[in-house]
Amino acid sequence: MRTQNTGQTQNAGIHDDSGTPDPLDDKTFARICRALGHPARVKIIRHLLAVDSCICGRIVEILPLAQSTVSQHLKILKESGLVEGTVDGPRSCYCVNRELFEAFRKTMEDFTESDQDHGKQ
Amino acid sequence: MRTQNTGQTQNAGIHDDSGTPDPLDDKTFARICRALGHPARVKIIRHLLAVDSCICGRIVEILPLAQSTVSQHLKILKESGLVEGTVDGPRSCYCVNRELFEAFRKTMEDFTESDQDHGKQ
DNA sequence: ATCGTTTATCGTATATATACGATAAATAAA
DNA sequence: TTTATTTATCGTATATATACGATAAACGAT
Repeated sequence: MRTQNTGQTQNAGIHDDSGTPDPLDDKTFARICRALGHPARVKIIRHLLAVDSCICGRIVEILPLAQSTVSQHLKILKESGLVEGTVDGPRSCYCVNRELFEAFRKTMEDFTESDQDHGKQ
Repeated sequence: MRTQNTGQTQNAGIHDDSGTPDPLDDKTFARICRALGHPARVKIIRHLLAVDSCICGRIVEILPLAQSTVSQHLKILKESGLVEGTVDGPRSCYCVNRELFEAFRKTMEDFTESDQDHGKQ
């Protein structure tokens, strides 16, 4: 069982030794929002958070979409960094990158807490 | 000063008498994520949360984009329901719908707290 | 080695997003 | 009333997203 390439361009949100995750810059935050910007992908994330990890085929069963379409949605989620996939035999197993998910959530919290600079557009 | 039509199709997330906002269904949640799925729009939301309300022209000054493009981004934010606009003379004044923003945030919190049903896709 | 299972990718059609300049519409100011 | 200011909308070009069926690729099972 080996880890797949995520294809994501940044790796923001990984916490340092402070215990809390670093806030995401606007571009990274927007990238994750965009990944969550489709009902099917929201359902996928919700399911993965609930069951911890899940193979592609199970997600295909849950959604009213063709296998190829689900695979495409999973690819978008992987590219955002929010989801990670591992190959296990002929199967693909997916799970949420909880560290990044927490960083995302924390960034939202900070939206109303402070008014810092958050990187170039 | 009159309120503009938002163009949004749903009005989810408005709390009942329980004190906490209702969680958003997947479609509504995705709609808001999509609205936040561009760095310029993240910047706009961040700014509006910081200054409470702001006219279009000021946002145009802040972003490295043409006025028409900023207006388009503001329209997308309005259509999501996350931002509301009022016309004041020749100006347009924008602010965040904080109730919906809180509902959005609360929905994210619930992602790891429970495993409820969240409406049809 | 062949076959079945699982999943990614390709090809494709259609729709939506993103950017800009030009222009219209609304109002304040002169 | 004319002019300036402000902002939305139109037109347009290009890019990305979304959906599907078909097919390839990887692997386990026989």
